[in-house]
Amino acid sequence: MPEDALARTRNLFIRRWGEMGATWGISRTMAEIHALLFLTGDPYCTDDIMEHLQVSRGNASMNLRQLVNWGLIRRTHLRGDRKEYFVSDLDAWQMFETITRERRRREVEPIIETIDRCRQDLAAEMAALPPDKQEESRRYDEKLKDMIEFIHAVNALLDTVLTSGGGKIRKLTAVLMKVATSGKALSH
Amino acid sequence: MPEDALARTRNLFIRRWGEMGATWGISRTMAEIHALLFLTGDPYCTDDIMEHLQVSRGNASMNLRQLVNWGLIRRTHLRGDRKEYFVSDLDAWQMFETITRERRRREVEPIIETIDRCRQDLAAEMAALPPDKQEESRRYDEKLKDMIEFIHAVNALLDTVLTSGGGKIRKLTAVLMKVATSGKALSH
DNA sequence: AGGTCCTTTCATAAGTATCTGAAAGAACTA
DNA sequence: TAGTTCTTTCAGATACTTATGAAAGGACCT
Repeated sequence: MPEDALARTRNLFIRRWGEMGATWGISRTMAEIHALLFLTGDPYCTDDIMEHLQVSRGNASMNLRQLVNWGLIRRTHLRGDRKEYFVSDLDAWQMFETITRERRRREVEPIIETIDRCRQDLAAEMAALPPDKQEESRRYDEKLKDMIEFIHAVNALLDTVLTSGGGKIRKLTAVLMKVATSGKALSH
Repeated sequence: MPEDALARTRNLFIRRWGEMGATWGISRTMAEIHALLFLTGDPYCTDDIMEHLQVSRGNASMNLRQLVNWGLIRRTHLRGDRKEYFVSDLDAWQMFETITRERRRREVEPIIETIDRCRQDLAAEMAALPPDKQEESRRYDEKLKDMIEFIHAVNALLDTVLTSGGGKIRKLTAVLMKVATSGKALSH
């Protein structure tokens, strides 16, 4: 069957979403499956996905599981059908929230632990260091401190935005913009 | 020479930073070089980097160029030395700003273009679609519209935060938190 | 020009990540 | 229990990314 305009533009989007996912450390197939489910909002079973995206059963199965683990899609069942179906019923904002939380947990938390650990190690051995290294050591600790403070600051900002929910983002931005540009309210 | 405590914790951080970079779509070496320059703040030439990170000349050269392209490090020269040196003199906030802008330009802009293009294609062919597809088509367009509005909203928020500069982030967060939780100021 | 020192390039090698398909597993049915 | 249908797993194949090192290129000096 020849693709109609609908299928054609949908597939264009799915491909691009897949490519983008790839540059963000998400496998192409995982991103494509997600795009397919997200765009249609319909339940798809493994065979549907294999057919639409031309991927193997194993590949589909693995990536569906990953998407479920991330919380981006969920399993569901259709009356009178033993097969498992998958749906994505999050809106763009909820997706963002989910992805942000997951990535933070998986990737930001570990780096925070590493930095803390480095600083502890350094503090413990500081005294034993030859005097010429003390200054260097202090500067290094300073960098780590700045970095961790920065991460915490961004986390706090992000939490505030996330917990405020998607509907409010435009208003938050408006308020922020006013505060940020006024300068007065912020100076000291 | 045996590593001292300083070198040891520094190397721990560099390795972790490299791993994290990898999951974020940045090559391990590129992230490690960046960590090395960032932590020390000192100028390093290609040979220094080859030695510290145990990588080949070609690899060092390629990744240094990339980092310069991203704007994360800059080339410099030392008096009486013909070699080229590289330094990172951005603080954590400036790094974040630089990375955010680059990634947006490289990865978000294209997806915006794709969505716009999909919607145009769809609008153009809508009339020619069989009636049963019209409704499906409309729902699809709705999804794309939501998505692009979301992207623009996040971009606007990010721009506000970025242009306000790093020193203000804590105050911005404080203001936001008050606004977001009060509910009153935001309800329509 | 010829020599030295340094940087960049690029074909090939090495290393990773991803995908496939067949086999094993699980859940249900009769 | 044996059969059917669907799902998961995983060893091996494939495709992609990143690294190497030798050769070419460029800049400066004498």
